[in-house]
Amino acid sequence: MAAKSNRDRVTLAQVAERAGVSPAAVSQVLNEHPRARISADARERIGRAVEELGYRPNMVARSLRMSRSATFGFISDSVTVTRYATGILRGALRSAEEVDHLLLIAETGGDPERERRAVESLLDRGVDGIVFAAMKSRHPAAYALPRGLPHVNVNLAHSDGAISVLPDEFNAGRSSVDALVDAGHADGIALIGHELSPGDDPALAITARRRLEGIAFEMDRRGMRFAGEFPCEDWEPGYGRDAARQALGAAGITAMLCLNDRIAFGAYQAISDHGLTVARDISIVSFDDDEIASILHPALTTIAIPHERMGATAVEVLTASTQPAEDALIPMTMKVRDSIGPPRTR
Amino acid sequence: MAAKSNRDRVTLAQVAERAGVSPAAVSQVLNEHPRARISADARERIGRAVEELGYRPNMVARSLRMSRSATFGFISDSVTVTRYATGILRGALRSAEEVDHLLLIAETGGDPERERRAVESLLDRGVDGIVFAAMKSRHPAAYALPRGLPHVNVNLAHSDGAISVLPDEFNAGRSSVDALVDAGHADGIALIGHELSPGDDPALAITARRRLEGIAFEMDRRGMRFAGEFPCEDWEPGYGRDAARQALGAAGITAMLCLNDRIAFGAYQAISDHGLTVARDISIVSFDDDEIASILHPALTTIAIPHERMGATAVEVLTASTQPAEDALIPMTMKVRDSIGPPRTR
DNA sequence: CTGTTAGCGCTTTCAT
DNA sequence: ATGAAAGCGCTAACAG
Repeated sequence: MAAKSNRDRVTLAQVAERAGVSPAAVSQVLNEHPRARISADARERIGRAVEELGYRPNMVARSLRMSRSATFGFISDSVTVTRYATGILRGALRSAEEVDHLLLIAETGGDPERERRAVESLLDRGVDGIVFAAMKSRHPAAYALPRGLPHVNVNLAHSDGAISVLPDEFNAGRSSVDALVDAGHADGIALIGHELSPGDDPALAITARRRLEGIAFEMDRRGMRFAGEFPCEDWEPGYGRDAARQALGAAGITAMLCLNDRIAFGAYQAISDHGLTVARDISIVSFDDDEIASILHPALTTIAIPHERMGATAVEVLTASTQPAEDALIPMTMKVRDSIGPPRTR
Repeated sequence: MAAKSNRDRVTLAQVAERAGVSPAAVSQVLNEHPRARISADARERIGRAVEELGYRPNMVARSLRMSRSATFGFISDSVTVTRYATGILRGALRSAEEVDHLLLIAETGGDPERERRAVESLLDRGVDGIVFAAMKSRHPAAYALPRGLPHVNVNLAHSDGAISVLPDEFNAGRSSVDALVDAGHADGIALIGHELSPGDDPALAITARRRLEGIAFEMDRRGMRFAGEFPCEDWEPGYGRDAARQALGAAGITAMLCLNDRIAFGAYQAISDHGLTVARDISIVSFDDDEIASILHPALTTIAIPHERMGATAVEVLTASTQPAEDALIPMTMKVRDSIGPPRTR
């Protein structure tokens, strides 16, 4: 199916010649230059020549001339390549497509040296802006970015000169409590994954911290206390299972507020191990809307991280004529499924 | 942390001036031009000037001049953005980094029109080659690619002029049978997901087809037959659960050969529903090494799709001076975990 | 052995 | 109202 080789790509000059006008005129028309007065007749001929020749502007030449590449850079520690947060990339891609931009991507694995090289590589290629995305919200490294180059952080605490796009974890935390309380749960709720008070745990991402703060705020506002707090060394199923097993040992537990879906998955196992049933015996609410959430039985009610919206918003920030002054907080929405029921005391 | 603006990026001419040589000389040295005789002294001065000025070549200008952009295009229907196969992207990224290339990515969602636009966009930006990746192995659309532009398909049946990188599903199929037989299973094996004979089911991706062919081949070679074949409308947990439930109704089932991990996940549920235990009562082997495989209990033995190797290989094909004549078959490796035990008749 | 020249394809003054 | 000319930053061919 090969078409013409790269060498004989149709050039603007050829279009001009065919239309019987100067290259400049063609350029004007193609770019809809405001203060360009080209006769309707000439426009007509140019349009036809473009059509007939199948002309496409050479973006490389245009980039060189205009210092704009119609390309954004997307750098992440591992977002791109981890199953977890590909939604960020998807959203960014979609949003970029809307403004006819492509994404030039690079992975750093969190290594500052690779990060530096990635930034340089993007700069060398004249990107119009850079999205810095991270799996875990840490503070970004200090890059030597050119003045005036739009950039934005996703899932990263904001650095000077750049705003961040973050999920609204605080309100999500509040909602998780609401969901359980609305179903009738009160003094039988166990918190699985971490102690309520985040303390100064350095391993805790900023988003996780805010999640806990929202939970604490809402519990406090209602004058409630958890029946127990069961931390997990890591927020993975194995640890979740252990923590949930302990919780089941405590008296009067009617619900578990799990700090993420992987923990919740472990909790399902522990509940099943005890011969109990999720929702009927123990209600569960969780965070992330991980892929497993919808295939569990019963399906897990969880508060989704709006990855796609975050990615889209990030690119929109790059595109915006004026950078917003504040971080963008993207609302998290509850995926109501079947893991919450009324409390039942055993 | 802002450095110099884009406008006053150091240029090769400035380096030349500082080193007291011509721009051409600098270019020669930087590109290690073979037939360039530059005095050691001049080289020394150039090197220092580059260092002191922090010069970085402008890739856009270089691209325009050389028609090489140090960039590959990566187009997929949804590989990039689906949790499933991000490994392909990761591998491609890693492999590209090794040859100092970046990836320009685009998603098509399988829409031929978006696909066409994506190709054009990449061509406009002068990519040095294109990877076409797909979630499901179908036949690729016929693109009008410039003669001589390297391109390669991943997970797609090969088209004329392009080779494909595919997982070696046939041998994986054979191995799955081996694994069960090695554990002692013989006439109590149920096939879950599809009938053994693929027929001309158009919904069946080429990879799935080969998987079945490998299974059939090995069964045949051993003179074995399945105790039952239980197709699934879709290879998802819900259908897998139903199919496995039916299989459990049949007499003498000791093992299930599930055609992917999501089906296997459903099978776990069905087995649990029947009050049975995976491995002890029913052995399971499966394909894909989906994320859930390792967090199931017991952990699922499955044959992994080598996504990362596939992506890396694809870029290597692009990089290679001469395109191989044949499709690249990437071996699939068995992740031996805990879902297979000796047969136990109930 | 080194420096000068031309030009990749495009856009943007500036003359006409 | 239109076209000619300059130049973005670089490299490949030449001339010195």
